[in-house]
Amino acid sequence: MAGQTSPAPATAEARPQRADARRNRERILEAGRKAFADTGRGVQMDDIARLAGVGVGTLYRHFPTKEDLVLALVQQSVEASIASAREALTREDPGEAIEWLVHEAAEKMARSRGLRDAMSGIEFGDDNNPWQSKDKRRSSEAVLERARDAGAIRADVTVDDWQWLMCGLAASIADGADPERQAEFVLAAVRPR
Amino acid sequence: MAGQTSPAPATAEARPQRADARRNRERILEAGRKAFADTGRGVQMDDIARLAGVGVGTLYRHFPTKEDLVLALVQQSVEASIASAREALTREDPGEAIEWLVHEAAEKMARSRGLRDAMSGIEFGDDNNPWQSKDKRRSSEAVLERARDAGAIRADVTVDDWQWLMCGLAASIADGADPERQAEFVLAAVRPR
Amino acid sequence: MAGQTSPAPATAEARPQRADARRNRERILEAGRKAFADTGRGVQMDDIARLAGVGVGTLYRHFPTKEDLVLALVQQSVEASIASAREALTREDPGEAIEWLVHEAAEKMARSRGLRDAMSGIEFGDDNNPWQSKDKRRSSEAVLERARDAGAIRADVTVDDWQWLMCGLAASIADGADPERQAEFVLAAVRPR
Amino acid sequence: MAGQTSPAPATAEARPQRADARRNRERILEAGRKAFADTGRGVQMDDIARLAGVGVGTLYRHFPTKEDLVLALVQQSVEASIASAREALTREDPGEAIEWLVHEAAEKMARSRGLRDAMSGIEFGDDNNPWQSKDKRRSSEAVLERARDAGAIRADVTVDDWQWLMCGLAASIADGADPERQAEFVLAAVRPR
DNA sequence: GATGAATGAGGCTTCATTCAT
DNA sequence: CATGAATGAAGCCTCATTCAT
Repeated sequence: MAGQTSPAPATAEARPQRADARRNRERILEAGRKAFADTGRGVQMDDIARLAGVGVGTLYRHFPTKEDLVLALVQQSVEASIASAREALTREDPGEAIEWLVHEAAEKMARSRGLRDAMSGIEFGDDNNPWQSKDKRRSSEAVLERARDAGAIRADVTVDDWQWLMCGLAASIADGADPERQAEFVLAAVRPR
Repeated sequence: MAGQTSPAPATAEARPQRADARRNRERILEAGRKAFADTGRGVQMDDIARLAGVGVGTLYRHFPTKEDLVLALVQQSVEASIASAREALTREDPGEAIEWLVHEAAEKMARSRGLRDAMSGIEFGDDNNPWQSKDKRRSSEAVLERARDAGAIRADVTVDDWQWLMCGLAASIADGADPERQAEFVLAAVRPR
Repeated sequence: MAGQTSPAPATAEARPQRADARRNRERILEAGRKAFADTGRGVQMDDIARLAGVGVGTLYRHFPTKEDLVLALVQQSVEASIASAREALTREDPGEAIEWLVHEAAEKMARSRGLRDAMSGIEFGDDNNPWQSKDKRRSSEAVLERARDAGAIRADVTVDDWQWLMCGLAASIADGADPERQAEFVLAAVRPR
Repeated sequence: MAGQTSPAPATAEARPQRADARRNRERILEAGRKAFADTGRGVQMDDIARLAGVGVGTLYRHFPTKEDLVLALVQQSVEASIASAREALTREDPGEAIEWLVHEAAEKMARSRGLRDAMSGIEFGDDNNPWQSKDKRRSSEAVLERARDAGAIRADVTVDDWQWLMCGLAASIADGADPERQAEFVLAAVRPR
């Protein structure tokens, strides 16, 4: 029963919102995802709002800052990635688990060049970088540990190493690399000997 | 003996400029390099001009557009990278050569935010992306080929693979990874077996 | 009964704006009118904005381009001129009507440098020159026709002749001529015999 | 023997220049004429210089200011117009003389939209407006007087009237009016009765 | 709460004029 | 003297964010 997401989202206000407010938030996030993917970090808030079918004012009510929106977007990715890790843990073979995880990640990244694009511009203080959140690190660590123990990857590969490999993977895919192949390189990089 | 580049800079038209003009151009490029390294793609033209100790007008005389300047800057990086490749070729051991090359590249990336931006950023139509110039590709190919032939790297590693690995390297370093260690992962990724 | 224009302003799209937005638009136009009258085509957007008591952004929301604003302003002049023509038509005596019209025009020109600029300046592709709009030409024609029929002016005076006489009138007034007297010359030029 | 041009040009320095300097001056004036005609008041000094085949520096040596250049250009027109007036005076018939003069002027104007364009933008203080120079006024007056005395034009037409009629003529022609026809209107405007 | 109009600091670029070569 | 590189004030416009409706 590992890793249940806490009921209150870490960053946003904990108060239970009205139904339409929550729906708006979703629509904005979705629009943001799409807009970033299409246009890159240059998207304008107005465009995102229009895409979401709300006024800018509404957008700003949910995300007081462009950076806040990006942060939320990243957080979503992180959460998805945590979920993937959890799913990986359900596999029998620790080696297979990690292979699946990398390919899964690569595939997701292939769909969201804009997100990575946005990330590379934003300077999260080391503290609230979602990729460095406790949950994220813990979930990665779980998969890594199993793989290390099983000898599927080198013993010296740390969580940090892993995160940065993922970061690099994202970048190359964003630039047009073939997800499958780049994923293979990552795996090769961490395989023993 | 592939990958020789003509000694004359490919960047600018060869018109013989006045001495001071040429010097200013150099100063601007240097300032641009520095500003670009510190601030990334977001640099402001006025700042570069001030840093170079010239008026904006002068800057614009040499580079009619911000994009032109950025392009020239990137081109310089590319040329430096080509030079590194050439230097790598002077080493006896092909394996050592490629190791040196990766570490050298990582170090440079660590020093320049602009370089990182440029390597992972896109912004260039696939056509005039300096990183995809013939010269650049040829020089990478030369090093790779020797390494492949010597069995220092896998036989199936293409230039494209290589460029994307470098791109990923840049991204992870941009995000704070240790250049040395990430370089090692890249090497591990391409090593045989 | 030629030359009727719909009461709705031909200038802007008919979207029903918020009250304050409409008011701002009016204020901007008024400020533009004034600034244009004083300074001519050289007006600066910032000045107009300040004069209107709004931010530049607002100005640009209403008129995405300086040229757009100028065009709208000119269009207003044209409309005023059409209105004058309509008023002229209400006079009993066709000769008196045209006399009144010329003097009226001269007076307006004397008051607005921008109007003078616009009338003699070109800047508009022949197609969307508001002075050559159907409405404008039709309204002039109506007055001219009546005058021709009544023998108040020569039978061979065309609308084009008329427009150009007005253009010349504007120029001379711009250069300092006495509006009244120049108007008289125009009338003398078209009178029979 | 009226109206001989003083040997020293009114505005420029009276010192006899080196032959090449004088030639440069001529070339600049010619280029200016052409450039203004083609591009209107927006021409850039650099362009004029290039067209003249000299450096900007040279241009500025001859005309310290863009306005100075325009002034010189206008002055040339004025001088040509004075010459025309002188030629008109050689005709037997005073009425024919003035007719010829107007048509001649109209034709010249037809060729130089840009010049008029430039004029309308420049605010010569009433003092150094070349069109109001003594020579110019005197030469116009000579033709007018003869015409008045002969009853070819109305007795009340003053030099000022005349100048402004010419100004209007220029404007309408600049805007595309047919020179011949507009000239006729001017003549009609001043003819007795 | 939602909307979209308003704001204005700040960015890029132009061009008349100056000045070192 | 000629040249054309350098200058920088000033202009137009963008876009994240605020606030009246």
